Amino acid sequence: MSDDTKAKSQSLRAVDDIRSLIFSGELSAGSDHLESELAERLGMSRTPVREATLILESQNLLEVRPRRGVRILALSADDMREIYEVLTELESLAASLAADANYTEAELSKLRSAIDEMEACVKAGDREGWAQGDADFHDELVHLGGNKRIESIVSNFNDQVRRARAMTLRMRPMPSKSNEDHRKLYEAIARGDAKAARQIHWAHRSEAKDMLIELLNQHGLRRV
Amino acid sequence: MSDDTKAKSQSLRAVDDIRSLIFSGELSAGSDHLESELAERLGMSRTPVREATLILESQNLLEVRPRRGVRILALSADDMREIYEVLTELESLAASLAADANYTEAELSKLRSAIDEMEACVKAGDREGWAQGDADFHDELVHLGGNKRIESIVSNFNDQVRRARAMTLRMRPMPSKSNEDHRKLYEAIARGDAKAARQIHWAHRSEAKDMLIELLNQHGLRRV
DNA sequence: CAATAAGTTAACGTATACATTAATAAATCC
DNA sequence: GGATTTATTAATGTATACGTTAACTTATTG
Repeated sequence: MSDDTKAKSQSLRAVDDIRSLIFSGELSAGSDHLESELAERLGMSRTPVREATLILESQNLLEVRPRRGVRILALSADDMREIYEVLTELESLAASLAADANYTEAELSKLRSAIDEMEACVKAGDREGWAQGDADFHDELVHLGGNKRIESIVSNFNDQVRRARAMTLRMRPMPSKSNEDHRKLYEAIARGDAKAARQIHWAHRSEAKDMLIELLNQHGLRRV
Repeated sequence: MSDDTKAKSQSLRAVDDIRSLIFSGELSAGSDHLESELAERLGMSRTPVREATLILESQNLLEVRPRRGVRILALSADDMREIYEVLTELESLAASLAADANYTEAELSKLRSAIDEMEACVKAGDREGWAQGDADFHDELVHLGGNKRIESIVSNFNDQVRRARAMTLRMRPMPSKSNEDHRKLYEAIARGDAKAARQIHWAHRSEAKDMLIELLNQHGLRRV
């Protein structure tokens, strides 16, 4: 998926593998796992597994609990609020920065195609496809903001809420209004209106945040 | 400074020690250091040193470069811009959240005392003291925001710009206007005016950012 | 029977050994 | 002499060994 030629170190493979196991739910939220268990599972010694867990701990995907194994982190509603507050704020800043950058239409093509894709998926009732388009749109938006630190924080936080988002994807109504927001945001960026871009995206994200938390509450999901 | 009773692991000691060495400049920005060198310096084997470097790498304080040792990260003007963009944004959000929280005067006492201290230090011409008060003020502000993720990001980014801030502290004029901003922000938070709190802090931080970058440029500090 | 103490287990933290391989130096070739 | 190949070095990545000690069991006591 990532590289063929250059052999990755076991530690990095462990990071990737454990991440995948977390995202797929094979290591479920809240569960505990011993270093030796993970080492055996991944076919390597404890050393690279330990290194991987340290990295993943600093990414807030798990918690190293001496003698009790690593615990896969579960998010509370309050955690979701915190994460979405930050995501909302930083993505809005990125939108504002992107508008200030005065990109050409050509440079904004990825943004447009993501919007088009989402629109097609909404019509076709393809939730998974829409989610992919939405992710692409947000990634590209943040990228256009031109601040690598924002990219990195947003990417990390998105990792953390991945499971929750996947769950709510099936529970939420088809995101039809969402695309209007995206188009309006695109327009604002294209005409270099930073203030508008920021406001539009802020409102967009705030709604998404409220819906997510509402859905989790409705379905009694205390921790995900 | 942190704990007497419970013996910390060597790895955590290594994290603390290396951080100190970086902040003090003993490990200067841009310099390279082998694992074995650090291990000997800290009086431990490579294992805990390796673990520490992984943690510090994910905190963006250094970079692990296989076979060339760890490199202490130096920040460019662009890095500073990125960091301050994020700090400005997240601290402003924290200010807004703090205003929304409707704290009592009592709960805002730390904020007030930090302001008082800064004022006293400005009068006395005590730069170091002022910087401490400023740090306290910002820490408390972010804390009042009630979002642990913001606290953690802000704390990490502050670590990263610590050296640069220390350098410019001696070069900048005495921060007299700064305190007006702080008082105005305090007022806004006290009366629960989130919008104003956000704006005041945003402007305050933006000025600080511009001054810092300007100072670094003036003094020809390409990387710090 | 509850509470405490002693004993056992095993997970971790750390040191160490060692194979691998990038980086450097030396040697060779046009 | 410059470029390329070969040899050397040494820093790393990983496995493993092992002492320490928290967590768990069992035994003991009031």
